[in-house]
Amino acid sequence: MKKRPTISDIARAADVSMMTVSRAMNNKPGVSDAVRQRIQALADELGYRPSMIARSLATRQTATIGLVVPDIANPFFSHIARGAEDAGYRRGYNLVLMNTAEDLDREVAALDSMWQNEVDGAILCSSRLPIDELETHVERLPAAVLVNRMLSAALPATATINVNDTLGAQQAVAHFVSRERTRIAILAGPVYSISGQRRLDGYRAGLAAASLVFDPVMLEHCAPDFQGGYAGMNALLARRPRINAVFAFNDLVAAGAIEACQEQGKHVPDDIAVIGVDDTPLATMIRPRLTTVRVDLAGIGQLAMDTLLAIIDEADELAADALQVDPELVVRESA
Amino acid sequence: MKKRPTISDIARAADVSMMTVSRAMNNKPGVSDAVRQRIQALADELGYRPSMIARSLATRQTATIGLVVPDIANPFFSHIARGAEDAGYRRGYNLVLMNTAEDLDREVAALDSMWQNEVDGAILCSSRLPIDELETHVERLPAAVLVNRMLSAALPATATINVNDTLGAQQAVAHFVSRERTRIAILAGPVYSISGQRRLDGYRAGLAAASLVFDPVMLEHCAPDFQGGYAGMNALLARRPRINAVFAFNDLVAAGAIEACQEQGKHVPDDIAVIGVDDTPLATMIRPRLTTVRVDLAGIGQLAMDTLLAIIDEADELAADALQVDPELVVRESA
DNA sequence: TTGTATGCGTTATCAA
DNA sequence: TTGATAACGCATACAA
Repeated sequence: MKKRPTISDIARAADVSMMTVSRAMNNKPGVSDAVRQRIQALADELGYRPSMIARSLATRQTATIGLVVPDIANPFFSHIARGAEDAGYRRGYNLVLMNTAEDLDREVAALDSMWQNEVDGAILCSSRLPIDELETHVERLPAAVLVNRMLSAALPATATINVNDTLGAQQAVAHFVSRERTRIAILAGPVYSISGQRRLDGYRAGLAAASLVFDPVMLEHCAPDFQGGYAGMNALLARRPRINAVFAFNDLVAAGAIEACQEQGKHVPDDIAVIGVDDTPLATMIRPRLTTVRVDLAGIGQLAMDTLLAIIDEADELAADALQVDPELVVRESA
Repeated sequence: MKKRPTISDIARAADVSMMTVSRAMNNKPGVSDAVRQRIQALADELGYRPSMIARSLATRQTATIGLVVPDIANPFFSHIARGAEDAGYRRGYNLVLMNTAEDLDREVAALDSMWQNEVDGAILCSSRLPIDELETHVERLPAAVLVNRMLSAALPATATINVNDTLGAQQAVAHFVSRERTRIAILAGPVYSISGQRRLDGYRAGLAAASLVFDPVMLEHCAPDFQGGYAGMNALLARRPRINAVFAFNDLVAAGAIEACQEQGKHVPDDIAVIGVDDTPLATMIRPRLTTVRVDLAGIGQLAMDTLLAIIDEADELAADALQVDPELVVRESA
């Protein structure tokens, strides 16, 4: 690792001032073509790259976006991360990844760190912070996009992107109803989950739309994974053996539920139909193949990055947007 | 987003020099307790945090580590990322994530960007760059850890961490042999995969250890996913219907292979035993539950970060290390 | 224990 | 079209 050449090295070699080199490297006007080419050639030869650190100090811009997620190992977030990274890369932005490990203190630390590192903007996924604390932190950032979280009121330079979970749940229930299933249970995920609550709302709306009454006994909260679905389904079955449809919090929960059904001798979908959410790769790997409410995760990541950069580009503070992404029911074998 | 206070704001408010503030904030000696506390109180009150940018420019250290992965949406890498982020967080390091999308040009761009951003070190996962190009890029970095890739020779300030794939494959084959399975095929993954080649080596070594001869017809390369395993298994079965054991490139491939077997009326494990690699969550979600060669991915991520920081801490350039991580066979139902 | 001068590598500003 | 000078916010080296 040898010493990096600096702008003054190039200036000396090209026999011009540092400013001319700076202008040439940034493709700014005010440099003759001849000089520009001479500088470019020299820069290539000496392997010169402007120091992002020094540039950031001078311009107060870092070309860096912070991405905060509860768990990067969760496919839900890793796919969003992939989309965001991709969109950022195209525009020359770097992504600094903060994993909160579902820990509130660490989420605060992440927000704080982004501020201290002066990122140009942040993408916050599924924040669990109390709304007022969240908002004060977000307000200190130059720009932000919240994924899977609403704001109490519009904030300058910040947008929100939410999956229309309510719609997704309604689609699922409507599908059950269209197949003559009326004893529909729900494995609603963790009680604290915002999207879980929205799906529960959609579930109830879907029932109401079909003139079905909501029975609290058909509702079971569960951990958002295979084990949670397995345990939750068994609990449901113990209380209501005649359930003939289940809307699950996500594909993992659905997979666990199917496993529980099969162990109890129930055939899926003949005896019990199951619908999941997310359309992860798992959906086509289990048997029966899973009918699920598909969410374009990478698309959300890209959208988040694109709107964030749009906010940053608008010198005048853009009015906040509250975007919604509609999911889509993918019918396969389980329902 | 209001203006950040700077060190000179604090200095003025506390009626001391900037240096005294700097020393106090960095917990360096040479400041009386009284003054230190006064500064600390003022800093808290005004919400002062040192600018990482300015600090980086002065110290030439960024407290930032680059993580380069082919695909963050791949569980293999997202788990490594989680472990690395975690270990970095504990030590106050940020992680900038670079996704190459399996694209060589983008991998080069990532290496270049890390150099331009002056990261303190980099973790490179499963690099596909030609060895000499890889090495020249790595040499420009202050420190590096390569995961799943060897070096042609030891490099200063760089270590490698490799899964002992050969051992894992041998364990799998030995397990088959111990269960009286002798017609053992292999779904070896992509031809370009380094770990795929090592597993093939281990497979052959395992056969040799059991005095079995290697039959090229029992070898099938495939895409490293469910579809690849499915297609590969069908190809294998078409050529050698009497296969009674298959070692698969990873859990996804194993899941695809099992599906193919079942479709062909073969019972797993009675007719054909299957072993995967990785022990992803999927392994316990399919039936039969998958016997697999477990790799502690998050542990590798942590190890990578820890050794990287160890290299960085050693002022004198540490001799390169070539670390190996041994996998472990987890016996479940499929073999 | 505290302070002063200087430099880190770049861009903004203003002048030539 | 060019260049000189002064920031940007902090830390290092040295002085008091």
